[in-house]
Amino acid sequence: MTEERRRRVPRRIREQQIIDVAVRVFSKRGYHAASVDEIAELAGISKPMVYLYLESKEGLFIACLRREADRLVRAFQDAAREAGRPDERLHAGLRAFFAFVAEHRDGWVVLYRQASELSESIAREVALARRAVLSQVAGLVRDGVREEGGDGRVQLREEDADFVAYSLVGAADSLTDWTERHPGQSPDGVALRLMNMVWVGMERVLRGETWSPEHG
Amino acid sequence: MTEERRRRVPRRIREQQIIDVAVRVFSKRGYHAASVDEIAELAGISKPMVYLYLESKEGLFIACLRREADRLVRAFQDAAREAGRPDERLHAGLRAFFAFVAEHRDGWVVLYRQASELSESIAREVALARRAVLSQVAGLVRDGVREEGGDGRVQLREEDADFVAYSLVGAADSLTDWTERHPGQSPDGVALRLMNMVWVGMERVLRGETWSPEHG
Amino acid sequence: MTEERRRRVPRRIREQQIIDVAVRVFSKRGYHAASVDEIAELAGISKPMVYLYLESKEGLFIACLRREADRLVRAFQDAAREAGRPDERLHAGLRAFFAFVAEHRDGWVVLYRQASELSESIAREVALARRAVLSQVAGLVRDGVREEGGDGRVQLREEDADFVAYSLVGAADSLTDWTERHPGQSPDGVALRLMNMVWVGMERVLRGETWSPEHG
Amino acid sequence: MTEERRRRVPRRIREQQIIDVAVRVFSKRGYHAASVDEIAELAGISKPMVYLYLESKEGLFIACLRREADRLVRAFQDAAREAGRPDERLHAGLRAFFAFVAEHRDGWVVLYRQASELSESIAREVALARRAVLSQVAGLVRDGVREEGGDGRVQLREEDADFVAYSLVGAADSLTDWTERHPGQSPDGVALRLMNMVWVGMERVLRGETWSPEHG
DNA sequence: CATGAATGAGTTTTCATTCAT
DNA sequence: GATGAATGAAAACTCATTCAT
Repeated sequence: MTEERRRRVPRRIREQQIIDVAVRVFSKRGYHAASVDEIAELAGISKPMVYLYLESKEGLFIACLRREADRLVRAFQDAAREAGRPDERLHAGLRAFFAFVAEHRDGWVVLYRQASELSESIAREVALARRAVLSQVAGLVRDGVREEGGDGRVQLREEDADFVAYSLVGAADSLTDWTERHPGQSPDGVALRLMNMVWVGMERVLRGETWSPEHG
Repeated sequence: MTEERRRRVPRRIREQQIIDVAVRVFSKRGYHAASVDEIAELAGISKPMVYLYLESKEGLFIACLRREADRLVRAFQDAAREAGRPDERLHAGLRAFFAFVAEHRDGWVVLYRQASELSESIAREVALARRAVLSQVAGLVRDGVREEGGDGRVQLREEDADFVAYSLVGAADSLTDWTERHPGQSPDGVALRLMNMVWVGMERVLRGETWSPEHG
Repeated sequence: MTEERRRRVPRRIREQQIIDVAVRVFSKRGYHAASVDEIAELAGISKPMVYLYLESKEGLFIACLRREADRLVRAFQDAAREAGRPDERLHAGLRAFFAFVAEHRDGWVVLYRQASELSESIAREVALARRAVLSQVAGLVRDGVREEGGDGRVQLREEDADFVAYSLVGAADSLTDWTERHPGQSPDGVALRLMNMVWVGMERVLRGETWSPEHG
Repeated sequence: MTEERRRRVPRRIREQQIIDVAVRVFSKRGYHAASVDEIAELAGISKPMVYLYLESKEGLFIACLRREADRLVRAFQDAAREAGRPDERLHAGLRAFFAFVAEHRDGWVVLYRQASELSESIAREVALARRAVLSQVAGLVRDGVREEGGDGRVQLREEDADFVAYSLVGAADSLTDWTERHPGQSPDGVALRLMNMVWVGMERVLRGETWSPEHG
């Protein structure tokens, strides 16, 4: 209604505006409960425009998915590039993650909290997006240890790195809820705590000091 | 249609049959995408029976939620009761968890993978159910460390136990996906691995050997 | 559940119990919104019994209709029998009406406030029941005037008596609502007031003193 | 299907078309028995349009209610404005009423024959609409008598005017049925008759010539 | 006499999607 | 580039009614 809105806006920008709104709505309501109507209204345009630009509800959701996954992957990469030592790299990655979630809660929810409810084609995209995130983490874990591996330590196999990556991402996701119940905690504080819990253990395990049910 | 199906079944049994089916369907499709029609058909009865016994779609979902949460909580308790040392107790808990998920995948999905899409009243129930699970884990963590605390170690504060519990549940949930990509792994194997990664680190951290960005 | 209810009750009595409840429910909810479920439950029996005794929802409603119409017609007749002069007869009829409504509000509602919503066969019954009530009133009006007619007055034709009867019943029904807004008023007071408004006019009109737009 | 129907119709007009049809259907079937399906079909559009424009079945019904009440109230006001003497005013009002019902039978039924079956929120609206109608009539009665009151007559109290209004509206409503059984009668004829029956009596009563059981 | 178990058919309502302008 | 008008399809839920016991 306002002049601002009525002004003809170039396609690229409109698309981003729509996706911005869509991420919020998909995050709040979940894929199925979200309605294109609401998204169009909040974006200040008519439904046909949404369909013109994004093709379908699925197309819109996939666009959201990709953009948020890209942003998070980039955040990981930027963090890893700046840090030096392997452990610092992982720590930087975790910090980047919690910072991302703190700032883009909705994006994370769209990426990781859309349940089983999705159609075949969307499920594929979700899998891809999550895989991209997990790869980043697995990379941080694997490369880090590989460098240290020079001195004769037991190296992490692919599978192990993957195991750790899944654990970390799962833990991080869950801590996202923990944070809501402990509002004082800064993203960096959470990252440090998680680092402590995992890295220290990882080091020792790599050195061969494993835990077993029969140990004393 | 078959005689078996047409036979009148007492309420208690029918209710369980309906819930059995519903857990499967809610797990596969998610709350919103699941249709009561499908659940009724798979249960071999008509929709009105579902409404007669379970009140509403929400009521049905909540019944599923509670039953699965109860089962999991009981699995934790049984496991903890049998084990002796604190670390063994946690290990037993983790084993119980992965065993549960291996056997009741659908139940776990209903419990932990229903996303943002839920109505106020359901969200409350979900929160309760998850809280019950987290409490069990936090209990295993806290009590375990408390016993060892006798020898002068730093004790885990409430908050820390909660932090670890959230991490563990999140990691375990995520590893649920990892398992699907590595079909050879037994639930017990996964539990042992996770135990190793976390417990060894926890012990050291409690002893004061923390990790920090500036350390060597 | 209580022994009282469980006791096998002879058909006639059960039927009356069911109709008692049904009148209340039909009155409160209207024919369509009333549910056989609710009626059965309030009557303390199972639905099949309702169907066994009253055949169908329509049958149940018609039974209600007839019983309440009978009661009201009888009330009119009793009143008319006791009174002497024609005007007193009408007055007694009106008093009987308002007394009936005060005591059997639900019955009146079932008789006169079930709207157009009814099926062909019910509509027929409703028409019959209302006709019976109107006949009583028209009788009071007509007979009353006829007696007085002996002295040379203009007699009320069939049509006129009917006109007055419709007016009176409609007014009386409407005053039923007025009474609710003026709780102090006794049924007898209302009857007297209505009598005053109508009878005095009727007398004069019969004598030829009509009102016309052009009169002074 | 025809081109006429397919043509896009602006909202305002469609809304009126829908309401037109809805008044007919609600009148014929009653609120509960009426189905939105039937209304949509008779209006030549699909159900979603009905919901888009009128919100819900309740919303649709309330829209009908308000429109018809407005129309009737306006008819009263127009009639009263034109007439001069108080008795003429009331007579004009009655004529307007019977003319309205003759032309908008369905509207009247929607206004006054929707029984006990209605939900809280609708009941409120119905009460409002009826109150509006009753106020018009009470106004005609009260104001009329007040003017004449100048010459020392007993004035009608609020309560009395209300009593008369309820009686008149109820009688008029009921005569609506009488008319159907006597098709020859013109609305104006009915109005005149009712006027005669009531006004002549009212005048006399105001003058103190009341009827009482004991009079001769 | 009495009932718990069961259902076919219908209701209101919502949604993703498209057409005509 | 933009939108108001329109719909097919499907969802949750309810109800009168009947069987088997």
